[in-house]
Amino acid sequence: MTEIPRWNQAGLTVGEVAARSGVAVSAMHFYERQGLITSRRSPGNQRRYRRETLRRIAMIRIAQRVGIPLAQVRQALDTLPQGRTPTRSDWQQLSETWRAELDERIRALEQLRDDFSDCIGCGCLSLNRCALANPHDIEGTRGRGPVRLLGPKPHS
Amino acid sequence: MTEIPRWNQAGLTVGEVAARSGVAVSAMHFYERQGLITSRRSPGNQRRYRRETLRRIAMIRIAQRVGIPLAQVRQALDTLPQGRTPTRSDWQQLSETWRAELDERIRALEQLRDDFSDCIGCGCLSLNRCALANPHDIEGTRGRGPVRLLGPKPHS
DNA sequence: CTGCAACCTCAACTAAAGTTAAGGTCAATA
DNA sequence: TATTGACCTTAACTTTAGTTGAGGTTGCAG
Repeated sequence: MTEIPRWNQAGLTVGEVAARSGVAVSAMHFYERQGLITSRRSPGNQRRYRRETLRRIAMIRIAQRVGIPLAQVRQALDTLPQGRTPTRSDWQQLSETWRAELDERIRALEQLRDDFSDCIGCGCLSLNRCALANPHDIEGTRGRGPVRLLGPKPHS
Repeated sequence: MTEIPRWNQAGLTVGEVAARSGVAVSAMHFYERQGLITSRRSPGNQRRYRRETLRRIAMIRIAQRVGIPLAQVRQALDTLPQGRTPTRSDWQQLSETWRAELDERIRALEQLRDDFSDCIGCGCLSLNRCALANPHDIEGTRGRGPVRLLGPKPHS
């Protein structure tokens, strides 16, 4: 049915990329607005993508699974060489970045789990002093009372 | 300076809870609107909190670190006995719920990391067939071409 | 040549998790 | 008593990551 025509030298259509990458067309428009991907245009003003775009999108989705916000993904993708098509090793370098973030994320959650186990054991009835209530003393160690528990507030 | 007066039988003020739990006052108002915490009112219409509220908030923050959305946190908190103050074992039960989610979350990220390692090794140049591009065949196994990679789209 | 699916733009909407502002009250203190 | 600082409410705004809809082309099939 939707056989992709091999003669289509102009590149992949938005629909094709969407189908193959699993993201919605609207998301691709959005990624483009955000500068995460780019496209050429056909004579009729339709988007045409290089095959490489599939990989870009895959990387974006992976980063999102890790929990990396798009703005940061964008920065990372911007380190890819412009002009020349990224090589295997370009992608590998990028991967290492994600990997590090991923490792860190896992580390943090494992830490949380360990603290949590302790607290489940203790019933967590002594909240101040509890590792979870006051996790690794982000601002503690300055021996004041229980202040600023649970890390910096999100959305500063 | 801000010694908490022991004679304050009426409960903790919003400011006190905010300071001790590390969340902003505005966030507490918000949590209250969302039904995550409750308060009595002083004669002058100010919020007064039971000490237990500190633990509730701690649990909320932990759940958030795990990545659980507030709506779900709310459901879980709603399983706490109303009327009677939650006991140690009530909290423990709740903790086990979070723990399970946390374990699952870690498991998922570790899976991702493993797949990722493979892909860094392979340079990920064979994207379709790649474990990351098509992670654990959420919709695959029905032997069609490469469709719906990378899991269900977020924000359905 | 007509019809329909796929494409285009632009603007507005959604959801989560809060924050910020405006305008007003309460309470401890100088 | 007057003045702060902490509190109150309501409403609007913020960010992230998109989706939805309206109104208008394009391009392939019959």
